[in-house]
Amino acid sequence: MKYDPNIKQSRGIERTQRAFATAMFDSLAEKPFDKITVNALCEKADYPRATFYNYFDDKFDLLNFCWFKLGQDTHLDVNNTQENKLTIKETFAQIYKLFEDYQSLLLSIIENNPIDSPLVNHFVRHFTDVIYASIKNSVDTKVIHTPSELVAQHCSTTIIEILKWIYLGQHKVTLDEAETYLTELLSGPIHLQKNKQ
Amino acid sequence: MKYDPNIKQSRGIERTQRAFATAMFDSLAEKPFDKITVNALCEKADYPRATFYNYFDDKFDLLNFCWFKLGQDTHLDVNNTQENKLTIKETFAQIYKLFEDYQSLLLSIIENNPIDSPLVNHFVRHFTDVIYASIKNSVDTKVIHTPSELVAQHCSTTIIEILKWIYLGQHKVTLDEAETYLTELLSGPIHLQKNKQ
DNA sequence: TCCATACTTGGACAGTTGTAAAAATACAAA
DNA sequence: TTTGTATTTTTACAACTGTCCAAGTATGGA
Repeated sequence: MKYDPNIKQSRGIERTQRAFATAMFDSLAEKPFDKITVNALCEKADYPRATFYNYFDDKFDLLNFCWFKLGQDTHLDVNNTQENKLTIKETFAQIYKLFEDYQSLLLSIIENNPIDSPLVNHFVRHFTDVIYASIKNSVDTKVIHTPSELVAQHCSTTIIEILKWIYLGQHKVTLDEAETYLTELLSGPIHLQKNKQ
Repeated sequence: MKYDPNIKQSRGIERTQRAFATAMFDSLAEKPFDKITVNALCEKADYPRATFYNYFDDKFDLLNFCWFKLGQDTHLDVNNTQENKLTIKETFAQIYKLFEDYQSLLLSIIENNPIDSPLVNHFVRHFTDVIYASIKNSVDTKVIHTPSELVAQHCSTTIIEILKWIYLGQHKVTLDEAETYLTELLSGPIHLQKNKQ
C-alpha cells in the first residue's frame, strides 16, 4: 500500500484514486482479472501509466483500495479499527448486508474468475481480515484449550465460508438461515467419527 | 493443467517434469515466488523455455504438479480419488504428518512469501481440496440444517486452519494437542454472544 | 506577483510473458 | 535401414511490467 486510505487526501488525489478504482470495478464486471492490464486501466481512467504507479504498487494494491472503498461506501462499522465492540453475530450480519449490496459485482466476479484465482483469494482475504479485526476481542476461550487467536481466526473464516457459499456459490439463503448455519458450524454437533455401518 | 499427473507418462516426459519441479522447489527455498521467473526455472532445469510451456501453462500450473508430487511422494492415502474412506480425524493425522515431513520447505516458503501471497494461497487451496475430497463422504448432517457440502467445506478449512497455525504460524503443537483443537473447533462450545460486562 | 517546492506526466528502458511457426530430433513400425 | 509421425527445440514476436529521469505543471507562502 503506497497511500493510507484512512488518511484524508486532498481533493485532487482523491479524485485520481477514485478514477482508477472505478476503472477497476468496471473492468471486473467485464473480464477476468488476469486480462485486466495496467495499461487498460489507465486508458479507462484516462490517466498516464506513471500516475498509476504513483498511487499504487500494482494491480493488487489498487484492489486493496477498491475493497476498502467498498466497506467505506456502506459505512461499515467493522471498518472502525479504533474500538472493536461488535459481537460475532453482529459482525456477520453487517458483512452479509455488504455482500448483499454488492451482489451484482460479486456475480460478475465469479463469472469471470475461477474460485481459486488470485483475485477471489484477494477479495476473500481482505474481508476475512476485516472480520478478524472486528471480532478478535469477542471470542471466549475460558473453557477450551485452543488458543484464542486460532479461535478468532476460525470464526472469521467460518463467517466468510458461509458468505462464499451464499454469494459466490449462488445459493439463496436468508439472513436468518445463514445465522442458523453460523451457530451450527461454530457451536453445533459436528461428528468427527464416521458412523461405521 | 496441461498434463494429468495421474496418467503414467513416458520416462522422458516424467524426467523433464521432475526437473522443472525440482527447479521450483529449489527456487522456493531461496526466494519469493514472484521473483521466480519462468526464465530462471528453465535455466535451473536446463531446458529451453518452449519445453516449459510444452508441459505447463504457467508458473502456477507447475505448482499444481509440485503439490501433487509432494502428496505422491509420501504415499498419501488421501490422494486416492477412487474411494474416500477416511474419517475426518484420520485425514487430519495424515496431512499433519505430510506437513511435518516438509517442515523445512514450509518454513522457507513462509520466510520468503507473505501469508496472503498467491503462492501460499495456492498451496493452502490445493490441500484444502485434497482434504475436502477425502472427507466429503464422512460428514453427518442428519441433525442439523446446514448443507452437507458446506459442512464438509467447513471441516476442510478448519483442518487447514489448524495446520496453518502450526506450520505457517510456527507454533509447536503435538498431534494430540492439534486433535484437541480440531475437536473443540468443530464440535466444541464456542460462544457467539460476547459476555457483556 | 514571484518563487520554491511538490506533484504529475511523457518517454525510454530492460526484463518478462505467452504464442506461433519452422527446424531438428527421437521413436516406432515395416 | 528407411519412412512417417510425434515431440522437442530454436527463433522470433508483440505485449506487458515496473522503474527511472527529465520536463512540465500546480500550489501555497512570502
